[in-house]
Amino acid sequence: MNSSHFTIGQLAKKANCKVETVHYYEKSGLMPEPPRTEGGHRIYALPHIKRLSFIRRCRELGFSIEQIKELLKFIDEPGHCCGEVKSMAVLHSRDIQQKIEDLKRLQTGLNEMVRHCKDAGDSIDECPIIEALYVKD
Amino acid sequence: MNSSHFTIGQLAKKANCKVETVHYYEKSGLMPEPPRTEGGHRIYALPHIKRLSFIRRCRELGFSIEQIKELLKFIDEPGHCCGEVKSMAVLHSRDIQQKIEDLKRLQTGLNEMVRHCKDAGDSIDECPIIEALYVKD
DNA sequence: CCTTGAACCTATAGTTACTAGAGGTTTTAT
DNA sequence: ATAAAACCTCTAGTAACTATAGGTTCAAGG
Repeated sequence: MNSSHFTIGQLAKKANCKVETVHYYEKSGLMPEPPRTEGGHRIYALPHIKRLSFIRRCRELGFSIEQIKELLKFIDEPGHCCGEVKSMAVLHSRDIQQKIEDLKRLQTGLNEMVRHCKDAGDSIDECPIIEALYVKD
Repeated sequence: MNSSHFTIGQLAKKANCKVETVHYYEKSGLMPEPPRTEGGHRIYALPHIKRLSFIRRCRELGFSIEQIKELLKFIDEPGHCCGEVKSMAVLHSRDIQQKIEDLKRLQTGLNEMVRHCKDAGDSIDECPIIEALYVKD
C-alpha cells in the first residue's frame, strides 16, 4: 500500500469514524465504491479523505444522510450555486432553533416539578412529580 | 363493552398515542397485559388510562423507556421515596441542559458559516459553507 | 339473520444512523 | 512459517416507534 493510498482503517481514522460507518456510507450512496486490491481490500486516496471528512462534519452539524446527499450533489454536479447550499443551511438552522426551544420548554416543565420536591422523606404517594404526571383523567 | 371498560383504540385516543404504540409498550413491559374478551380483544379500565397517560407524559418529557420503567417501579413497589424520583428528574434535566448546549454550539457554527454567504450568484467553488466543510486534510 | 365495514388480533418488517458480531480471507510483522 | 491484525461480506441489533399483511371479532344497519 503506497503512501498516497490508504486502507479503510486509515481512512476511517483520518475522518474520525469507524470502518463500519464507512461501509454504511458506501452502501447509503454517500461514498463511492473505491478500487480494490487483488485481495479485495478497498484502496482509498486523498479525495476520499476529503469527502468522508465533509460527510462527518455535516453529520456533526446535524445534517441527515439525505440532506448530505443533496449537498454532495451540489458539489458533484455542475450548475449548482452557493444559494442552494445557503438555503439548506438556513432551513437546518431553523430546525435546530426549533429543537432548542422544544428542549427549553421541556427543561422548564421538568424543573418546575423538581422545584416542588423536598429533598427526601416523602413517600411516592406524596411526590409532586408523580402527582403531576400520574393525574386522574 | 360497558362504560367503565375501554377498547385499545379508546385507550390510545385518551392517552394521545397510537394502538401500535400501546402494543409496543405492552411488549416492552410498561403496560400490563390486560384481561381479554372471549374474542381476544383487550379490555382496559381507568387505571390503564392513568398508567398510559403517565407513560406518554414521561415520553414527552424525554424520558427513555428504560427510565420510565424505573419510575413505574417506584410507583408499583412499596418502600420507594420521592427522593429517588427527584434524583432521576434532576439527572434528566442535566441531560436536557447538555443537549441544549450542544445544539447551541451547532447553531452558532452553522450561523457563522451562513453569515459569510452572499445571497446568490456564487458558484459552489466559492461557497463559504462548502469551503469550510470540504477542507483539505 | 345477514352483510359490511370498522376495529381488533398477531407477526413481521421498516425507519434513522449507526454498531456489533460471525465466519472467513488477506496482509503484515516476526 | 506463524500469528495477529486488518480486511471482507452478511446479518442482526439498538431505540422508539410505525406500517403492513392477513386473519378474526364486533357493531351497526338492512
